[in-house]
Amino acid sequence: MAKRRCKSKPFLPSSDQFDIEQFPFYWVARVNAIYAREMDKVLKPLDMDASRWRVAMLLRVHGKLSISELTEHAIAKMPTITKTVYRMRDEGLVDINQSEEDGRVMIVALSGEGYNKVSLVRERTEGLFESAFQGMTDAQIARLTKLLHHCFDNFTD
Amino acid sequence: MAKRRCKSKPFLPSSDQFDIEQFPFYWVARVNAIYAREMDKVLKPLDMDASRWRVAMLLRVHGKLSISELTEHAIAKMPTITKTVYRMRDEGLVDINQSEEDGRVMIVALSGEGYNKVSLVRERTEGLFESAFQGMTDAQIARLTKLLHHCFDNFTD
DNA sequence: TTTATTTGGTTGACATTTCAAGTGAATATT
DNA sequence: AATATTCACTTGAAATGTCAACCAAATAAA
Repeated sequence: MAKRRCKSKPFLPSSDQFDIEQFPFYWVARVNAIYAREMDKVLKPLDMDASRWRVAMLLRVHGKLSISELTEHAIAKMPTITKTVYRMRDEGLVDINQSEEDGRVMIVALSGEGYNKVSLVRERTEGLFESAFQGMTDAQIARLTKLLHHCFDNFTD
Repeated sequence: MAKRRCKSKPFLPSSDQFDIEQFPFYWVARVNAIYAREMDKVLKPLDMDASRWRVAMLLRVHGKLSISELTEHAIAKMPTITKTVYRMRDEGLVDINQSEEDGRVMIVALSGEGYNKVSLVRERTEGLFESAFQGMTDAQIARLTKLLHHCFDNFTD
């Protein structure tokens, strides 16, 4: 059998057999976009949007976070988070306080209202996830997470 | 053995054992964001950005596309695509012509310059993908794609 | 201690996205 | 044929994101 001159990697954009349908990041972008679109439908009637929701969810999970911690978790730019967070404060969703240990850092936390809003969003999105994972076993979902996690780490290490 | 009252689904936000680290969409968003960030580093020196690149790549793969076809492929809003595409025309990356069959539709195609730009971006991003898939077998990459694809279909069907 | 550097955050100008409203071409209805 | 509806797209205003420049607190260096 002849030795193949060029490895067949249709998932690599530089390959001459490149097939975008087999390119993981194409699907990451598409799944992310369509997920965001569906979330938005739920969020908008609650006076929320994707940016606010990401911040709120992170605060719900981690408790208090500084602006730069939020920036890291959300993989966003600092000015974006700063502005989102102050918007959310003006809307009563979060409280912002200067750290006592370090005068530079601003600590953000969910307000009571913000906390309730998160609960509300959770309720209203329950069905969305039911259908999003239709036909996938728990093991497959776990595998998906694991593969994405791995891929993410490849960017950060 | 006692029957469990509530199934343990830590990947569902509504579950009381919810763990964001096991939530696929959290990782989809993170991978997408960090991928976009890395792409941007390559794109910016070439006077490109993520939006232009998405359009260019879709045109490269599909040939001519109408504005609304681009909108579907990119999972974007029509005004976004319209504006991006006219910006790209002003920059000489694409040509835009009215369809002859249907006077409403505008057909977009890569220009020669646009085509060259795509090739250039491909070259410069080669290394990025090498590292992005480090430690993953071809089978794992294919599985990742398949799982994302499945998940995507759950939103559209 | 003074000075320089780094870190965390903010701001304003500018680019982009989004929504809502509008245009005109094609299609369906009467 | 006249009218209404849908479709494909465009546009202007408002919201958001991004870059670059900036400030002030903390840390390091001299």
